[in-house]
Amino acid sequence: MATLERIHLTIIQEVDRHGSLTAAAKRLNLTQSALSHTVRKLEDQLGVAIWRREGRNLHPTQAGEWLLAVANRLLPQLDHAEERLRQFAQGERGKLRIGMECHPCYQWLMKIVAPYLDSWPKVEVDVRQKFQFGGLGALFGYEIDMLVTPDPLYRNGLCFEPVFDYEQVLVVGPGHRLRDAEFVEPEQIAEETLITYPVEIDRLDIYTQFLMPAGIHPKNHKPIETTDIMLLMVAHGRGVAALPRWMVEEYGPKFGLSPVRLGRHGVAKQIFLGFRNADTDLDYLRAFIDLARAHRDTRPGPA
Amino acid sequence: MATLERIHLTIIQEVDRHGSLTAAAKRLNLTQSALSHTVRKLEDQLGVAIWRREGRNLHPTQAGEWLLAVANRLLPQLDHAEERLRQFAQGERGKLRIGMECHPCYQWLMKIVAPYLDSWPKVEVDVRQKFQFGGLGALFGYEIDMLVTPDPLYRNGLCFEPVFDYEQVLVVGPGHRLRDAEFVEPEQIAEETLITYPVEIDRLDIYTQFLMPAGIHPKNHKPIETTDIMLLMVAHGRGVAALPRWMVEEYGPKFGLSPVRLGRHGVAKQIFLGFRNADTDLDYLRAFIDLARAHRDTRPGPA
DNA sequence: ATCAAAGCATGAATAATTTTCAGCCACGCT
DNA sequence: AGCGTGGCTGAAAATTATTCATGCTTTGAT
Repeated sequence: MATLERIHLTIIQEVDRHGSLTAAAKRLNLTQSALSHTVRKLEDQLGVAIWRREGRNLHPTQAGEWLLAVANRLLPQLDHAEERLRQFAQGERGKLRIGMECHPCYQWLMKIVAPYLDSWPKVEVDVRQKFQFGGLGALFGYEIDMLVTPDPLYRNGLCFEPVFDYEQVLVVGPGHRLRDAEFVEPEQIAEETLITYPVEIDRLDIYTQFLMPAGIHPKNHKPIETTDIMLLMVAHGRGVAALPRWMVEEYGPKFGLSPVRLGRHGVAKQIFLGFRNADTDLDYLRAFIDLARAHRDTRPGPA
Repeated sequence: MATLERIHLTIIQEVDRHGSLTAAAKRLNLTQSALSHTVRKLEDQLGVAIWRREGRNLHPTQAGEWLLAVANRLLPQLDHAEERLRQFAQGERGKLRIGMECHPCYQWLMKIVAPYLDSWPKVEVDVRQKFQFGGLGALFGYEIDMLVTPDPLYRNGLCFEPVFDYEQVLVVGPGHRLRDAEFVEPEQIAEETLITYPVEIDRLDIYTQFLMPAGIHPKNHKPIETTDIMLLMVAHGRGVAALPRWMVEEYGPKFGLSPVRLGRHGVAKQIFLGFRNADTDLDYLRAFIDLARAHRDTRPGPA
């Protein structure tokens, strides 16, 4: 009855990765013949071909593609479950897999992780940034255990804790004309080159909360991956960027950068830690949240 | 290296369900001895006890609890994957698992499913209503393939299609004092018994969009599971309810019910079909959405 | 207190399965 | 045509899973 085993998923994944049964066999420390037998048996039992044999290559059939997707989804979960059990065995606490959906939060995260590693020496911490189905999907799919995000989603088995508030400001370089302005109006950005992280526009607060309501577009838009380079570009007059105020205050002096309020009332932001309800009683996860919250209470900003 | 197999998860699940190795063995058509050996080997390999042996009973350890959670999460996915493959084999198209997060939509759904079953005879349709992690979690976790919901969530690997708009109205019985009112104010509900589906208050539109903004609470609040009983209660003067206008128009005559607008401008609602981006090119899924959309275009309401 | 029943563990024997070995065939390149 | 690569197959070998027979401990009834 139940015929689809872990090994089958593994084989499918490895064949896809390496392109041939022979190569997959090598990776799995088996002979090509063993795989051939196993695969044939599986295909017989399921009644479906997983690959079309064309000459000496294998091409996944529709069923094969589907199985590959299943394998890619389930195998990591099995691996993680095993790893977690081994950690249980060694009295270790486990691994905290943190997902980031918020580029500039990285600096903040470092400030929390450092003391956390000290107080929980037996917990591993892993930080990930790319998710096929977005941060929420990763949380639901047990790819990560905690999500740092500006977009909380209540109900549905997830919890979100606000962990810090900050103001999103415009960053300008040393000689910039807006340098000493009390605040900027959207119109004043129309002639600027705007540097942002390379994500969709509707995830950039400066667009959604500032430029789009006013119907303004910057003259130019440059996506940059890393914060350091972004700051460098701004410092050298290549454009302006929108970043948290605390970050400008921290790096500003070194680069000669200045923060300018976005609009008369500024753009307020909040960052949340999200996690599964089911994990609420994991002490080491709870401890991380507490640490984050404590950090929030001691200082106004995370810098 | 990889030691955690499907059979292990199955055993853990069955032992939990039936309370003993012996009973689990019977279910799995194995001897108690076989399970005992298998389990011992697994525990040895993992280095963790899965159960504490107390007298003649087994109690799951912390590791056991965790494994059980893994099993309950992953086994259904494996089962479904297998089933899907068998369907591939027989030239069937698959199963469309629809999740409902919207009680009154059930009637609407029936109207779409009926013609769908005709045009896709080889597709099975399954409708589910309870989800441990909410509808979104079920969608992300591959428990369902499509979600009928009033709360869409854009980005993150999911798509939402609006499929119909309707007006949420107050339903009152034959002799009710509000029966012929043009609309009701929140204050007028303060002396009523309000009948709703048994979900959290912040998921009930009449609260979030009507009563709560005005700070009003009904005199009484009765949760009822089924729409039929709800309508019956209203018809017999046991209270009032909030339902889609089209539903009142359909069942109203039979029970002598009347719709009354909620507030001067009414409460507008929209229902969405959600699905995974990854499934966009599944023809039979696409067809369902098209059918739903076509239905929307032909008539103003879904009745 | 004793006894029968229920439940798990164990070792040896057996059954089933997986893997390898050795040989073959087909393809594509030169 | 010849060679290297990759996959298939059947039979043999190796490994693993399962059973059988049995023992031990707890539980609950008498």
